[in-house]
Order: sequence, then C-alpha cells, then structure tokens
Amino acid sequence: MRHARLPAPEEIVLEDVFHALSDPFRLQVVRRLAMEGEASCQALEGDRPKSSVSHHFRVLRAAGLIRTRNEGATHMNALRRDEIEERFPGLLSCVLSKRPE
Amino acid sequence: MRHARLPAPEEIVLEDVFHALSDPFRLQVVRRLAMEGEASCQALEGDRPKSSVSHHFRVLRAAGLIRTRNEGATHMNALRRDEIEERFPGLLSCVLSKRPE
DNA sequence: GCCAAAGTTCGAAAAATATCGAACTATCGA
DNA sequence: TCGATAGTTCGATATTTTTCGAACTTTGGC
Repeated sequence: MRHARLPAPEEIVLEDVFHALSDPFRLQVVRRLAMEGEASCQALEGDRPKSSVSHHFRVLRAAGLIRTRNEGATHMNALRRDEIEERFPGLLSCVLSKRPE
Repeated sequence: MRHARLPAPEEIVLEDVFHALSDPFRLQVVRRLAMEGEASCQALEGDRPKSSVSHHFRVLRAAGLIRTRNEGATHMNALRRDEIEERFPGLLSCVLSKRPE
C-alpha cells in the first residue's frame, strides 16, 4: 500500500492548497500538526469514521501540505513546513497565527 | 437590487476566503484587481457567460475579498486590501507575490 | 418613453466533493 | 498463526459547487 507521490515543492499548486485548507477539519489538522509536530491519523480524528479521516488526509497529502511516514502500523503525519514556506512564503504563518474572533 | 451585505473584517472567515481563492478564475480576478485597482465585472470576464461571472464575483464578495461599488450601470469591484490585511496579515501578499513556476 | 448595456437572479443540469460502511492490507504482539 | 490495531480503498449516496440560458432590474443616452 503506497501513498500518492509526495509533490515536490515546485509542484505544489496554490489553488490546491487553498482548496485543502477550505475545509474546517483539514484546517484544524494542519494547525494541530503545526503545534504537535507529528501525529497519527487517529490522534487527530474527531469522532469521524476512519474512511472519512483517511480521505481528508489524502487531500492534504495530495495538495502537498503534509508528509506521511509509516511507523509500523500507524502513519505519522507532519506538516511540510519548510517546503511550503519555500514555495509560498508567509502562507503558513498566516494560517497558523491566532486571530481575534 | 442590493448586494449581499459586505462582511465586516471580523466576520471574514478564513475557510471561506480559502474556498473563494481555490478557484483559478477567482484567484485571477483577485490578482488583477490587485494590479488594476478597480475593474468592472466584464473587464475581467474571460469569455464566460455573465451569469457565471456574476456567480464568481458573488463568491468573492461573500467571502469578504472584494467590495463592489455601483457606478451607473456598471459595477466597479475592488480588493478589500486593508481589511483583509487587518484580518489575516500576510495572506494577500502571499497570494499576490509572483512565484517561480 | 424606449433601447442598449451591465449585472443579478432563477432554475435546471452537470461536475466535483464529502460521507460512511464494508472489505482489504500491513504491522505488531501474544 | 491469530488477533487486534491503524489506515487505505472501493462503491454508493448525499451534498455542494459550477455552469449557463432566460428573464429581470437598473442606469444612462437619445
């Protein structure tokens, strides 16, 4: 079982990144990965069926936002901080910064 | 004929902004408005039927990205630069910056 | 008042996404 | 080897978006 190929930084498409981040669950996942460094899928699932969680992680992966490393049976996900920063400087800091509600 | 109410800066939702910008046509409109300052809908339409153009402008407006001013029969659109910058510092500069392809 | 221009709104149809259960794969431990 | 655990994949359905023509509104000019 192989993941979709990790897009190289220069292959990351801004529209795809925006689409990935337009979903509240996915945005939340990105924020938590930023806080926690690495996390398994289930650690971030919010009571959803796993097929749904898996779908959202796939979208994040395909957009180039996260990287997934298989550690035994669990998959550890991490934000591709440096690569995203390289490709779209300032985007992540804007996504991750706390804002007044 | 009245437009949907202009969301106040603090009402602008990041997910909605991302969704609005995830469409190539809308992203292009935002970039051109940034360059040209103000433009009518038809000046930015790319050979689409006007109902389609109108739809995309509505999405941009509802997300809080643009402001529309009626000047006679034509509607002049402008990017809400300062308000977006206030709400999500750095976002616009990241969207507007040229990147190597 | 009439007409054209610029958009909006409506409605229906097409396309893209999301959701979720079920079956499947891979890995670890007993 | 047998489970159990962690995810993925598949397929079907539901929801959301997009698209576009037709009808409508508003404004300006004649």
